[in-house]
Amino acid sequence: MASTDGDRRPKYQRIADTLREAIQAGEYVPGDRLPGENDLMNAHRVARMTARQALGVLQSEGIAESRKGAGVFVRAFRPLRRRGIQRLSQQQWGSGRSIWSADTENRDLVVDQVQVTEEAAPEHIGAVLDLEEEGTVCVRRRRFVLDGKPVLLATSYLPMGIVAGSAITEENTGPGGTYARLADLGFKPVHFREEIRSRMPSKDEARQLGITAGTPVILICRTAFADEGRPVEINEMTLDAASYILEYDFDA
Amino acid sequence: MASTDGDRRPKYQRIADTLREAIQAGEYVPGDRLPGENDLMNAHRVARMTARQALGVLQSEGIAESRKGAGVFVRAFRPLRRRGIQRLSQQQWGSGRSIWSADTENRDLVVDQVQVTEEAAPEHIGAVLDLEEEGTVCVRRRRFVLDGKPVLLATSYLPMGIVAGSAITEENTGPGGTYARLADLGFKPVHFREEIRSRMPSKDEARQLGITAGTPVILICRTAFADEGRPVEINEMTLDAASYILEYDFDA
DNA sequence: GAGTGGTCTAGACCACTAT
DNA sequence: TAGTGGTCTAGACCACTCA
Repeated sequence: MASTDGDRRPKYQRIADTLREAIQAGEYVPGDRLPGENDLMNAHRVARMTARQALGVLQSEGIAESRKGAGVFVRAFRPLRRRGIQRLSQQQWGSGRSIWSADTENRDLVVDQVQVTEEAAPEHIGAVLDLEEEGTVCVRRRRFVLDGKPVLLATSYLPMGIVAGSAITEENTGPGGTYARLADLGFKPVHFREEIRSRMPSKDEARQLGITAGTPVILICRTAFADEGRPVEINEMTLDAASYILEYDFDA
Repeated sequence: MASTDGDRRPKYQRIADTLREAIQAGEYVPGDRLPGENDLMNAHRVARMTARQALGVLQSEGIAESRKGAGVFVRAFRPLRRRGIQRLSQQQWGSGRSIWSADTENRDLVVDQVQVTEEAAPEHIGAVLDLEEEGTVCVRRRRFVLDGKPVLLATSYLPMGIVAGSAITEENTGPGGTYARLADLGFKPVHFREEIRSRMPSKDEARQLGITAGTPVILICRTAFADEGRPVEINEMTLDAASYILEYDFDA
């Protein structure tokens, strides 16, 4: 009998390992309900907090997610593919298409919330955009929803000195979107820089994206440059990491 | 007196919020020790598990990290900048420099472990690389260390049919690295694709990278293509997300 | 050796979900 | 309404760190 085993790892880790292996072996598939706290207490003769800790391990690994009052379930991973470079090529926004449509791959990514305001530039924004004195910025905040689930928050900053009076200050920027309007204004973006990092979400980000424990966010900060290296837009994006794969294609 | 407040948020959340605000207000700076479990029990009149939960919130957010027997400390974030496109331009590896050296920005990023083997190709690798029948791959596994801390695991797969007998199968690939050797062999990489995602680390990844709770990993899968779109290398990288900012610069 | 975080027990009450 | 996860208490012992 191996019941009095000499394993020196914590009980909750052993329980978590058992469940993880069962998931990886296909005994539970995405969407399945895992044994609950009560099940684990009985099966492994442990206290509630210990069973709870075991389930917490899987949640913090992003393998499982709990639904209050219902149970703990195996998570699915079905991401979007976001092509970082092709999506910003001339053909895309030069020909009347909104750049975001390239994201969807026939899935239903739509704008959920839009808010356009004029604000004083945050310090880190003003330091990059060349603002005239009294420089305010046009701030476009949008949330994107995929299949009913929020997956992307985007906040775009543009110098008011450039975009005042244009459709960029409207909720609907018209065919080709913001970049086509910038081109109309003589500030056609010709170069982009995207900076990417990842971390755990703040409470506010988790709320807005409906993120469960164990899921990081990806942050993309894109700067668009017009001729002569003039920065004309900064777009700060927050992505649910479980919903995205980013792709960059380029030549040597 | 506000001691019997009507706040309906969990105690541990309120305690965590208090600490988080103190950190953001600069009362604690990176490296500082936060109040411990005992301190919080006394200060907020709660049980150990509740104080513990509060500290757990900050750790899972990546704001703090615990050191056994020592305390809970505010974390620092001092990332490397990895330039995804410039680093692979001709000048870099065409002129005798190892591409990784562009990563460092005067910081000390060095290879810590190298392992070169010949193996049967994993299924997802063989499906992308054009392997001859009996196709094995040269597998180069490396770990990179920054200031004594591991930050990057890289596993590179190359078709044995191409690289057999070359310096690519040695630990030291010579000036210009793997890509210069591929060029010598007539398979100069001319196009790259990098796919990026992020998730929480597996236990093994966390161990190899020395990752603490609350830190995701970034996964980069790079495919290098020679002429006629022939894939000649797949490099799967696992990055400590707290150590990296990725950058992609490109024209419209 | 004093203090710290890590694990664990055995209870309890609550809000929520599903039926 | 029965079952679920979420929160919380009041203890306990351990391994570890640091002075």
